[in-house]
Amino acid sequence: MKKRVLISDIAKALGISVTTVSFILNDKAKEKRISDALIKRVLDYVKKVGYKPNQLAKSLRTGQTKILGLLVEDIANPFFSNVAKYIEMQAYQAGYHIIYCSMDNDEMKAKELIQLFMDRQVDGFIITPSEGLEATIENIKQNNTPLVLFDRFMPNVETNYVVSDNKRGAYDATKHLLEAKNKRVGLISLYSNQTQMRDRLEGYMEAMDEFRTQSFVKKIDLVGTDEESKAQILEFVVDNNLDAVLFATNYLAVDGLKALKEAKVPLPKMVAFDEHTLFKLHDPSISVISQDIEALTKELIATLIAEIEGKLKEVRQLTIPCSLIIRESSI
Amino acid sequence: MKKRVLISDIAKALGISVTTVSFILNDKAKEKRISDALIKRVLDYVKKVGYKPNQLAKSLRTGQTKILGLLVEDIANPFFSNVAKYIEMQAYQAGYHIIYCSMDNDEMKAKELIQLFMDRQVDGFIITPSEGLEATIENIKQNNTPLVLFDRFMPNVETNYVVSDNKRGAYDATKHLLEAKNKRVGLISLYSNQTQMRDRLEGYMEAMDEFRTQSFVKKIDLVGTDEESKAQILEFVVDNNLDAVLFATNYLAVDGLKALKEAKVPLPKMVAFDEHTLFKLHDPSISVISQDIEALTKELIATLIAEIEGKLKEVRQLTIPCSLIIRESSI
DNA sequence: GCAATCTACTAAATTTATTTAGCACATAAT
DNA sequence: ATTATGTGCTAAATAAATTTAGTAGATTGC
Repeated sequence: MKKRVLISDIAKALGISVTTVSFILNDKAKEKRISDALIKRVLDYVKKVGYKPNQLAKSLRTGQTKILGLLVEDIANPFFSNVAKYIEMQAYQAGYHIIYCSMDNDEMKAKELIQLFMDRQVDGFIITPSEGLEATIENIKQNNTPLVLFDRFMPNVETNYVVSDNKRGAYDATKHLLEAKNKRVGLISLYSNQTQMRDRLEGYMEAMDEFRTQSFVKKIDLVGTDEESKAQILEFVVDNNLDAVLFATNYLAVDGLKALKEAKVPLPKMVAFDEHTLFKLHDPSISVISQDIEALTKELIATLIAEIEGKLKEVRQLTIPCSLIIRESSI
Repeated sequence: MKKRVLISDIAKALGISVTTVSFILNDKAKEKRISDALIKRVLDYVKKVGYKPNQLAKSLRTGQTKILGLLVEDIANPFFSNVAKYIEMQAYQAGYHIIYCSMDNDEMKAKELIQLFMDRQVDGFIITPSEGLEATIENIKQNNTPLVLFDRFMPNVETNYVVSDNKRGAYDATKHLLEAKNKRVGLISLYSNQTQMRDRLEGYMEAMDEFRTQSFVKKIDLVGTDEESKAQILEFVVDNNLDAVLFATNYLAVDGLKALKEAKVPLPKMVAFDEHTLFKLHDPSISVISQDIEALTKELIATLIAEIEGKLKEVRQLTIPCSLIIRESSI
């Protein structure tokens, strides 16, 4: 195991001070009027011995870790794992790394993890906030730690966020189902006050109202088992004799498909929120409201890094359009 | 923004030295014969002011970052995102955090990322090694950085690894297909020398040989497009008039299902490696060889942490059984 | 001719912890 | 009476960088 090269080794080898080497390596050479000859000599030597500054020492001194904390509901959910992939790619481009964790809708765990990440002095947070986290988010703000909310936001906390246009997405999907002459169109959502769920409900309602049609809304318990969820969806669809259903999340749609398949009930027309590998392949293939993960994550990282670098003058709150992808299940 | 409490603030407030506080906080009080009364006084005060040591300073001094580097093929693949979830949970229990990235079968990117993680002084690596990484892995070993390979290993590099019993899994699945009187049973795998692929081929071959049956093996190019992959699978299945197919990965199976669906070719009997949300719901539901992700990740983290803490006396190489889950597609 | 400014650097402080070496006093052993 | 050991703590070194404040000599201004 060969010893790491230190900045002091370089200074000693070239007969100059550590300070000078540091200035040159941190692009302060011009400002400090260091001669071009010396700059070249240092840079060449640094390349030759392959010197890399110790990130820990650098972070301790500057207070910047170049690490971002990613807290999502569940990293195993295909939507979030896709997000995680793109976020990592975008962050890497900008010289940042990601530490992540799943919060599993567990308020205590979420609080603890945010605190742990703060103790680790992450440069910024990317969070899909679950309910009850207002105070914790407020705490991050108080601490002046840069922060972007994602997928949903908190109306009572003024923060950056990047979300999809859920209302428009739900409106378009519902309208699409109504225009196809479906009479009884239901919405299956969650008992959740999160903004994305409220917006999806609003979009559904707006389309239903426009068509002067009775609405059917069933909410499912977030904390219930898959079996409970399936039973409730089945009952809702069958008892109301629905022609079409809009599912507010991909896993609700998956539960619905399972329940209807097991009960051998013919599938109503349907559209689901968020892609899922299953949907393209299912028979019939499932229409979806697809979020533009690449655009979302790009804006997300750009916003976060702008705030970290102090280039963000005011709170940035972005809404990215989503697109309705029509497949067999809705025609 | 209130100022962080430092260890020196505590020492000052209690009129003792920083050293003493450090000893007490790092469980060296007994060894250093510090009086019980003082221990209590310090601990109480620390709790009262909510002091948390600065991780960066601690890491700089001790050389331990309590961060593990996770490098997988593709974090968006449901198998790996599930792995990522369990790994994070297990690591969190042990006081570690995870930084991750996807290597996307890109040798250059992988090397660069491993170097970056080394520069960040991660305490250990969890890697699903792609081909051409022998030298890099060897380099990690030279550096004495703890390391566990996962999902596949490198026969020419003596390292810890935790993998599934791929050979047995493939053998069981193939035997199952043969016992169901399928005559022409094919294997669709990848052009890859990775051990998991070789073992799956071996398991298939062993069962085929046992039944004295001709084998049909098609390998797909790792770097090809989805469309190429689909075309080749379709051709292989149709031209050979196969009764049954074993797919060596979940995404090959997904490609196969897409290809056959689009071509309106009736589905042969099939089994796929690795779970996928799609498989339970597909019509027919797809039989799989399921890897025990919880057991794999548990052993993985236990091994890595044992090595980090110097408790591992010799290389640990584990093979975890997988289980054949029979669904509609194979009966 | 002397102060002011510029040039090209450097010594020392700083960041926040852990760890080594050792001090001063008390008691026990020879 | 002297040496050895134990007790309870601390000063200073250390980890590896960045940053502040400043210096010695050269040049310019009036």
